[in-house]
Amino acid sequence: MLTLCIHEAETPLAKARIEDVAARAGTSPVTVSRALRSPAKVAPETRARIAEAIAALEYIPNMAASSLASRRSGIAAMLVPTIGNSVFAETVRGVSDALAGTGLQLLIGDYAYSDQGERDLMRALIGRQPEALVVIGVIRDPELRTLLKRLDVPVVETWDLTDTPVDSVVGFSNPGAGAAIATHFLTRGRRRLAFVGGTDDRAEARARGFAQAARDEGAAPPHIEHSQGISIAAGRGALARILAAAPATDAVFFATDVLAVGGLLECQSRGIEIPTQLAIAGLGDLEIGRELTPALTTVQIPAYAMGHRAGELALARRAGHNPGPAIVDLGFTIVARQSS
Amino acid sequence: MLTLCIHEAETPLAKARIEDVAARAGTSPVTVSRALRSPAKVAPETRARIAEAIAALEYIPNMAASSLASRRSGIAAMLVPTIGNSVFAETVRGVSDALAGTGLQLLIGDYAYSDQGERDLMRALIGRQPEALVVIGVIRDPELRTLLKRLDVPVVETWDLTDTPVDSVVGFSNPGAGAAIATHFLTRGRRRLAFVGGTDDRAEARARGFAQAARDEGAAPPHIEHSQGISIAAGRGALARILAAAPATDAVFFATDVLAVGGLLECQSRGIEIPTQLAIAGLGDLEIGRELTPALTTVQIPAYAMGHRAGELALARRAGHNPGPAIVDLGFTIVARQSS
DNA sequence: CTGAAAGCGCTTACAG
DNA sequence: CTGAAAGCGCTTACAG
Repeated sequence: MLTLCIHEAETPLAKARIEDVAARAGTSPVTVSRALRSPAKVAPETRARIAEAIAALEYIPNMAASSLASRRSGIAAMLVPTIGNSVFAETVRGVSDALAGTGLQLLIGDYAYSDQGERDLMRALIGRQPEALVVIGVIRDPELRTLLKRLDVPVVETWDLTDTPVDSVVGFSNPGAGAAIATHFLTRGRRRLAFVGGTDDRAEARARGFAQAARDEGAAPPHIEHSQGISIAAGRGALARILAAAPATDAVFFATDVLAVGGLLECQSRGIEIPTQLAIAGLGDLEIGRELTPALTTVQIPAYAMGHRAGELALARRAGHNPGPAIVDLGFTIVARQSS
Repeated sequence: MLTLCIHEAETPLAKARIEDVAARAGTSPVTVSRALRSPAKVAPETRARIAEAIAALEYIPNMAASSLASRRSGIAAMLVPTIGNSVFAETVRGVSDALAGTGLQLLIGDYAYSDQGERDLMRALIGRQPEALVVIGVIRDPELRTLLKRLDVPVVETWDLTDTPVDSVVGFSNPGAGAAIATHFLTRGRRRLAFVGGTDDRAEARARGFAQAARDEGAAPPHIEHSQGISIAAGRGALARILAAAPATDAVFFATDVLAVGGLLECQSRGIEIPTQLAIAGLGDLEIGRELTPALTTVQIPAYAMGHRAGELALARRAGHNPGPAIVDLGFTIVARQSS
């Protein structure tokens, strides 16, 4: 004997549309839409039937249609040079927290520190009609700048300062941080300074401030060494090159803590005493710098706060409280520890 | 005398639509759309006029409209527990590289290790009609599982293995990694094992494998210590608690290198000799673990490769080459260094 | 409190 | 190679 079992599908087979929900709830699409966006305007019983239908059909609104009709995408976009850097992750977290409860979905795009990638990513994101845009760093590309200015998107630049933001900027002074570390070194009797950093704008700004302060205080121009990427190994390599090219160096500022940790470890490998023979400082206040011995002197920057404030500014502009462009300097703090 | 200057606006004031481009190029919207999506089907001269108009008007297609009409969102979505962890960043990079040149935009959502956050984020992302979905970890939530199965989105789970993926999974065996480290310790004569990890599924799977292997090889059940979050400080704290609760411990496996680094540093602070008094191992092969002295024994996992392969699988399914669900085990490697 | 009509800005057949 | 028509799934006025 053969038993044939025919199962009724328990779950719907295709994606439910607002029309399907309306049909099941015995009402119209407009009312379903209202129940979702302004429930107070819908009668409780109707609302209940709609809720039942939504649950039964596992209805998820199509946001493409919603965006198109409402001209609100529900998206906030964030551009980061790399999500592989945990300090940027703090800024992302700040933005994310600021956006919580606003109904905006944060979309993160990583352009891998490439100028072309930044342009492409920005255009791709703009096509999604974001309601807010937060970027790490200042946007220099003139075309991108005019494009963004023309659109009515709130744009907040971070991690740096500029007199001419596209819209608003919330950051700290990178040259200022460099200068502060130079002064820190010089005050402690160091005279032969060196700088290690990558080639991005912010690292270069730190180098500039560092060199300027050295000049202002009558010290020799610092030796500038470019790192091959941002890694502990790159920091080690840069330190080795400095010792070869400028053996009299008595203090090194690394544009980032990751590099500085490499410098520190390279000194330990070579038996160079820190800070007696060589002083070292970094930037970012990474946990590992605090935990190593000797602990790393660093520039503490408001990574989380920049993101949070940037998110708030973008939201304020979006809400129409247009307070005009803002330039917010959140400052930085020199944390002197054992390495200097 | 008063001079009045009236400037003609050089750039368009509002967002250009496809219709505006068509008007300026003296053609129709359909043709502009075609020039953008399949240029070969448009006459070269027409194409040139359209290109001019697009540039002049700074036209960026509205992707909400495009998605709605074409039923292709151009979005690939990725869910990560936190972008603050640089090993996950490697997986993101793998996915991103696999997607390059496909026209898919990778959107990353961070749910901060919260179950509720994961559900909400997933629903929000699904509303965007992604054409591919890559998640870190295996999806356990039954509702989410049935929802995803019903939709026709390619879903790839990563960083773990399961016999019942929603769709495909590409990962490595977390219990296997735990077991391999237990064996590594036992082979080297260690007898009193301990484990430190967070409370996420993968850490628990590693603990399970670790304990099972200890049992299988006749050793005492390992002491299990939960860390308070994932940080160097948390690793230090956990090690301190182990020393208090199970002072005879001679080998500790930390679910993550960050924790293991904390353990290592705590031993150094306390003058505990590694590996003679205590052996330590981690997982993830973070750069800092390689660079410290003693260098950290670790489980190297294919973070980048998992992402890349997951991206490829999702793309293959999307292209219709439906090879059925795949379970891809990319394995892991024990890297024995000085700490064990 | 509810619904019919129009439209958001594109793309997909289809016809020429 | 090009275009007119219809429609994607929602929301926004507007009317009742």
